[in-house]
Amino acid sequence: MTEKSPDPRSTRDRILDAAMNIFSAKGFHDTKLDEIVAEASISKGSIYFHFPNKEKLFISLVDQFADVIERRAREAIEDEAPGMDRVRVALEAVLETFAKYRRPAKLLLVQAVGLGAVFERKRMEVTDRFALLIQTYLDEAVADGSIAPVNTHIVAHAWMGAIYSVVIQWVYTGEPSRDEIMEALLPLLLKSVGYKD
Amino acid sequence: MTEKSPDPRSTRDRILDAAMNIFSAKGFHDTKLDEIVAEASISKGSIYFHFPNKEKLFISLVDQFADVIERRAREAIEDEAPGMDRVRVALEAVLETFAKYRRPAKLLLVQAVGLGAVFERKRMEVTDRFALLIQTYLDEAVADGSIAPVNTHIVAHAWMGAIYSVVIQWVYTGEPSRDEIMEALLPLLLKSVGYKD
DNA sequence: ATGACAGTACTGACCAGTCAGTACTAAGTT
DNA sequence: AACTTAGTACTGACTGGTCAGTACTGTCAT
Repeated sequence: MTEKSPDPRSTRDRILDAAMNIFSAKGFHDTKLDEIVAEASISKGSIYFHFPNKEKLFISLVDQFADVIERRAREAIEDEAPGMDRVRVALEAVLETFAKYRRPAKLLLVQAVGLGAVFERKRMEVTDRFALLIQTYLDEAVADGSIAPVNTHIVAHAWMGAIYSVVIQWVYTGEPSRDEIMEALLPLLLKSVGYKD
Repeated sequence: MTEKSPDPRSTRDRILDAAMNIFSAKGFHDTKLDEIVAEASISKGSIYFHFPNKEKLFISLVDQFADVIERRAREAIEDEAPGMDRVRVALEAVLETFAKYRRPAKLLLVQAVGLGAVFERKRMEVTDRFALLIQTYLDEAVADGSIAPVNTHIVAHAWMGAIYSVVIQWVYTGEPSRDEIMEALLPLLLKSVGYKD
């Protein structure tokens, strides 16, 4: 027997979708569970059947999107040989992913920041995960001579910040466009470590 | 007759100091006004005598520090001729200021993010202010030929993000050190626009 | 008829914000 | 010099709205 409900998605997915919409728009504290209930056309009890509390629901969304980004980056590089080309395609993949998912981007880059101590650990965890990924590929590129030696730890964090900041700007204003970002930001990052494309 | 009170600072300053300490450590929502009351050894009513509400108290602190940063940057460049040297000394001044004021840095870069719509405008305002400052000097540098033409708008935001991200990392972990940041981040940013020092 | 889920009415902890009152200083008034 | 009046700075017990979380009931597949 298939669904009879007008919305064929599972209740859990409906909750996640609605939560993403509202959390990303209004932030964690300004989002009421009753709003998610209304948006998802489910019941409040359902939320507590599928998630232990509001906080864990929010963190599920953060984790979900962080996984998507990392997976896309890893998929993108798997056909590339080690070196600076890997770094370039990974950056492209990450930027594409942010561009494709505007609301999750806002959730991760804006709404997941500045919520007290509980969320700080999660944010650090995600940040470190990405930074380490970048750093690994940069170290490869240094090792095989694609670029000159640099402090890859600092470069990784600086790049992340640069990407975050430009993406946030785009999330809010729609400017600069996806193409402008690709044309300006990518060369900027690559040039910052002395790589000529 | 001099002060008899054990703490000669004005009540308003005591509130601001205590609020800075607690807001920067715990964030806006996890800070209770009663904690600020205890830390500052004043009464709750006093807060409402000097500030209209919790939100405005928080924003006062953000504004205060944003002003300090902008002032230091402007003071630093005033003796420099237009061109890339201005950009360099302004960056140095900003990094020095963040390094000197760790708690305000955390307040501005972490705790002021992701609080609902009311604070978003303020954050955008501060961000745009800094980005425009950077952009202006970059445009000067392009105009006088210190660097090749680039999309200065994107560069400005990317630089800000890079600085923010590295400073946040330093605020949390104490690493990389002030000196490492100066030695690695500054050249990175300058190289990203093709400037050789 | 039983267990897995969905739906809803309700509770109570929490905390920003209030306000009647105190303390002190200073300037007028007789 | 004794008194009123006014203004400013501050106090802290209290209140009332909010909302995450809960207790309970309903439904349906097997």
